[in-house]
Amino acid sequence: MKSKSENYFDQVFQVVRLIPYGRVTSYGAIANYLGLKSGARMVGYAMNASHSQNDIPAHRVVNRNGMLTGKHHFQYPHQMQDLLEKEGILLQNDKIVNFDKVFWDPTKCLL
DNA sequence: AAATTGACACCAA
DNA sequence: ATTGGTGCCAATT
Repeated sequence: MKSKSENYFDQVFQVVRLIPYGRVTSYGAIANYLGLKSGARMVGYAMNASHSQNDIPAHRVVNRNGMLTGKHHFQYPHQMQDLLEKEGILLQNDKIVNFDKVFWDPTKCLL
């Protein structure tokens, strides 16, 4: 049995897993969607735990700035950028160029 | 057990 | 506009 905190991580994993192909979202958006108003950091923490999960496209999750802050945490630092580019997301200086176009909001999914 | 850090976000100067 | 400092909660050392 793991800690109950896992429940909270699970919430984040679910949302991240829902991110469609070629789309990205921000930690704050997920936190806001889950009501983790102060959990932007916790979302990133959950991503770190994403190692426990299998299908967590963490590369589709960036900070509110659209910058690939956590690329260093992947299997290989370039993996995040590589994957995003493969999905049609344009990157420049470790930042998403068409962030506004590829940005996907979880709340939008409910609409 | 206490102190520090951390894949962010927001406010103030 | 840019830089710096604070808040959040949990994990790690």
